[in-house]
Amino acid sequence: MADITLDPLEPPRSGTATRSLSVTDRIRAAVLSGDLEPGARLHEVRLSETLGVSRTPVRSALQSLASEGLLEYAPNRGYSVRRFRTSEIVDAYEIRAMLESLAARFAAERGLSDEERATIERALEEGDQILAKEELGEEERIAYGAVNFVFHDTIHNAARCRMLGDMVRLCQSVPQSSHRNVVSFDHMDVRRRHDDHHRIYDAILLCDAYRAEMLMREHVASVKTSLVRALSGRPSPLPRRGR
Amino acid sequence: MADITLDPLEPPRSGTATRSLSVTDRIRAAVLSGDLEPGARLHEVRLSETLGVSRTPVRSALQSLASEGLLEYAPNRGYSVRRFRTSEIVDAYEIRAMLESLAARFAAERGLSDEERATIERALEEGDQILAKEELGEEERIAYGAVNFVFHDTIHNAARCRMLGDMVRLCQSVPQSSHRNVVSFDHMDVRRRHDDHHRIYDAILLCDAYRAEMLMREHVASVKTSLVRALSGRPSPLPRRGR
DNA sequence: GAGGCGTCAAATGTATACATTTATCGTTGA
DNA sequence: TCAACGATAAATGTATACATTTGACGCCTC
Repeated sequence: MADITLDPLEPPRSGTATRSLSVTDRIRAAVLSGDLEPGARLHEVRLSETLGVSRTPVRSALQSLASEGLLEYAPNRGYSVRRFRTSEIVDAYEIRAMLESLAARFAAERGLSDEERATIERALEEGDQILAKEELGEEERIAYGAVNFVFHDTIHNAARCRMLGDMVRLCQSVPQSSHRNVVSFDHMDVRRRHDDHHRIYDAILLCDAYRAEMLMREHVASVKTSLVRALSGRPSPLPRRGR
Repeated sequence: MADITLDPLEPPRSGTATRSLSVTDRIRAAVLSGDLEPGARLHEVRLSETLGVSRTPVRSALQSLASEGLLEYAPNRGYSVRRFRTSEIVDAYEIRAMLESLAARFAAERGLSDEERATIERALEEGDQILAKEELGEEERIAYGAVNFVFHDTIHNAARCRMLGDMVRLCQSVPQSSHRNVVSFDHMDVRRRHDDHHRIYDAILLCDAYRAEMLMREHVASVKTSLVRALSGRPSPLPRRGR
């Protein structure tokens, strides 16, 4: 039985760092996309044969992914895909709310570079344009997902704190928790959150650290709320414009 | 030149998991204690000779420690001890303040087990006894450090959130940032923070999530403030009893 | 003399052989 | 019949040989 659906790794192109890193990226993608189901065992030999490399880079990759929290490891018993409870995914948003609000505060306290300001303003403008339409198609939702990512990522960098960035990344590397998933939420929710972006940027520009923190915290928490609502199947309880 | 001061690993006792894990612990301790200075290169062959194992477990250990953030890694160029700026250590306390305040909130929302209540009450009582004395000797400061650790660790567990626990551990595995270091601070600061512990526990018992969060945030932030004050060489600006 | 190129040594990256642990399955005994 | 023991196969853990990359040194050229 083939519980693994990975194609062999292409021969080492120059400029492709190391096999270990390539294999890591490959397996991570397979886990995050769901190709490798939760609980699935990851046999070193099988993976190495499938990917066309030796066990060494595979072991290295598995270890990396385990310390990212994506895999479980038991000594002498190998690695398996970590099973995330719904509560863990929701909690990850609570953690992100704390971390990203701190990032926003740091960004407000420490200031943005000219380039960061330009990047954010571009992201805000593009978001305005995308959301001007009444309904969003698949393409636009993907485009907005990218814009959303740029906004948050720029603020993480502006926090000038590597540990904070690393931790936010840990929060994001949880199945079903990727930034792209905001696209699957209610259109009005997306608009409200885009408004949040404008306000957060204002606060950071004005060096209003307290307000930046609070706005970002509420912003991420609202994503959590949308997620919980979506999971429980209930519609948005808030009034919608145009009724 | 011997930039490494590690004794050979004793022969594999049964029950000692794997060599990789032993080596990881050994090197981590050397880094955190300062035996391996920031910036020092960690040569695989030299380490394996020093520790009396092959390169394989050494490589595994280095990779683990790099993903913990203790080492730097550059492909094809090996590992070196990460250099932490003072600002990074201070920032780590800001992050901990956010994470631990969330942990306190979760603990208040989700409740403590009987055992956890007992553990915390014991820690509080022991702390009361230790701090009853006017001045603290070396022994008592170590003892209070242990009590302090138990208090915080129990709350992290009570948060019932593995990711949160992992991240707090990441914050703690920063040189000079260990819990034990609170012992080096002003005696009155320690007393005030022990009072904080009592109030935080009250809030958690009463399921007052908001208050638990705020108290814990301020509690950890005050450690940061003490650290900054100690680093800048200024004495405590607050009024002291008995003057 | 300065800059660039090529060689070489030493480090890391990879593959593979060997050691040890684990889990399964069959047998044996009560 | 069931439980416990033991053998066996397959997995992971470790060691080591080989491959590749890197950086330094020295030489040659301009």
